[in-house]
Amino acid sequence: MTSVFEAVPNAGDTAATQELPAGKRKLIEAALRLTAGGRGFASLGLRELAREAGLNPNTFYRHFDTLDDLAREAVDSVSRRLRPMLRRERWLAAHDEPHSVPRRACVAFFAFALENREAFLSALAEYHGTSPALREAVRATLHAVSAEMADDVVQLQLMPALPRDVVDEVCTQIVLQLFHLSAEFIGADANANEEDDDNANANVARRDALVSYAERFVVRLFAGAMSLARHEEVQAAVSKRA
Amino acid sequence: MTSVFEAVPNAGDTAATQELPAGKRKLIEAALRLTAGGRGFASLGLRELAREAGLNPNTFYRHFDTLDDLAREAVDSVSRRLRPMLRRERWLAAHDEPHSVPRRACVAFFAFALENREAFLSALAEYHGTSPALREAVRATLHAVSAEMADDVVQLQLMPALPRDVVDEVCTQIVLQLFHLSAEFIGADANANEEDDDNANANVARRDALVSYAERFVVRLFAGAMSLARHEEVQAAVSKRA
DNA sequence: TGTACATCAGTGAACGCGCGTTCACTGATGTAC
DNA sequence: TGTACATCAGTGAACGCGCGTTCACTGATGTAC
Repeated sequence: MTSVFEAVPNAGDTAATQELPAGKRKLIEAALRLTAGGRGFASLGLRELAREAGLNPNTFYRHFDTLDDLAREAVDSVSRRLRPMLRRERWLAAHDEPHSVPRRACVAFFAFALENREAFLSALAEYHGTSPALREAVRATLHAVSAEMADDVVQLQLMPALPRDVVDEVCTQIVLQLFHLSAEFIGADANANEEDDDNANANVARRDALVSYAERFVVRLFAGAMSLARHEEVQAAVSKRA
Repeated sequence: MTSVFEAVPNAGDTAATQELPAGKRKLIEAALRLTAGGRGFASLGLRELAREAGLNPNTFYRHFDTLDDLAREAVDSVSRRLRPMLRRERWLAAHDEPHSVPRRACVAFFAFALENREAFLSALAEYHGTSPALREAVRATLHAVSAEMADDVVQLQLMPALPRDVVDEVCTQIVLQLFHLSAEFIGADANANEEDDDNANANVARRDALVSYAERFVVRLFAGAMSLARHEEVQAAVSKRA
């Protein structure tokens, strides 16, 4: 279990935004801080952003034309920070027993979501949000994630009997489901007061239940794909013999 | 195919809200109208609501204490209107060939989503939204829907080999996935200008693709559950014999 | 059957406030000659 | 190497506006006696 968490590198890495002007960076970081609670970019105010960034309201206009501009740049910034981590992360590292791969993949995904709590909450809110640009950005990121997952499945020969397009589709469906479930995984400590052991235990239990739930989902989906592939093979053989 | 659409009764039914005071009803209807575009309840203003409802801003206070109050009542109102329709609807009507049941269920679900476009867009936006009360309301409705679907599956003996709890879980996972996919199904005509035949055809094609995609998901999930159940049976028999 | 009173939905004017936006200005950092 | 100028990030004051909220009022509909 620990190995999975170790696979997630330093989350505080802000190297990707370092070449920006100071004020611009401050504004983007302020936006990310304010939307972290799941508020949604649409509700942000220009003066509010400037206040949070410790700048004059007017400074906003030195860097952006509209609030949507800023939102787009903020998403880009997060995407730049997260994508390499997803790429580095070996969800499916299959050197152990292969039957535990789905569970470890789910654990890794949720751990990553928790590690990047703020980004995930924003992404979840924007997934069905108002701005088409932001929706597209989130969907593109999810698509990239599922494509990488499919690559891993093929590369590690976890499902050798399945054609590539089926693996792609199953991974897409898994990533979408895990993405939406991650809201509840993250939210499991939303109502936890500090130092409350009972609550903490309840949260651990809820998270375990969520992992198991997700694992059953993954296993079921791949088992179904395998079963259908076998079925089609048999049918093909039968019709060939006839 | 037509039979499925016929199963959806008159959508304009507002009987459930008729016993309310006129102003209260007007405000709730205004809220539903304003959030229909996927705006999210959080962004509504008191004066904006009153304007849309054709009332004095002050009248709001005659009926509600806070904007959250109104949002709660609005969700209740929609829920009261939709639930009976879902109950009446026989997604799984299995008198025809049973192999077409998944597809017809998906078509019926998406048709229902389109028929109640505004409610679905609001519900999707609130699913990961700011207000815990609204999130809970949406989740409770989804839970009720999947429970009814599971009832149908059991009652019509579509999956006799599966234990009840597995059917419940699979239905939950299906409803969640279909719910989130319905955003794209509805949104397929978002950028359609009027009288644009090419666009219209493209939308029909995209919707067909979505239905097929969802169908494969449903089939895969149930096939997986069946396959795993069979596997467990075999294992149990083996360990009993040993 | 009338009369007095309470309740209730709705009105209109006014308040203070934070908002987005504009204007004129400051210093610091290049950059051309 | 020095000087003049342009660019750029950031400041501070001011604007008009729509917001949520409050107050005093109206008229209609019960309701008690």
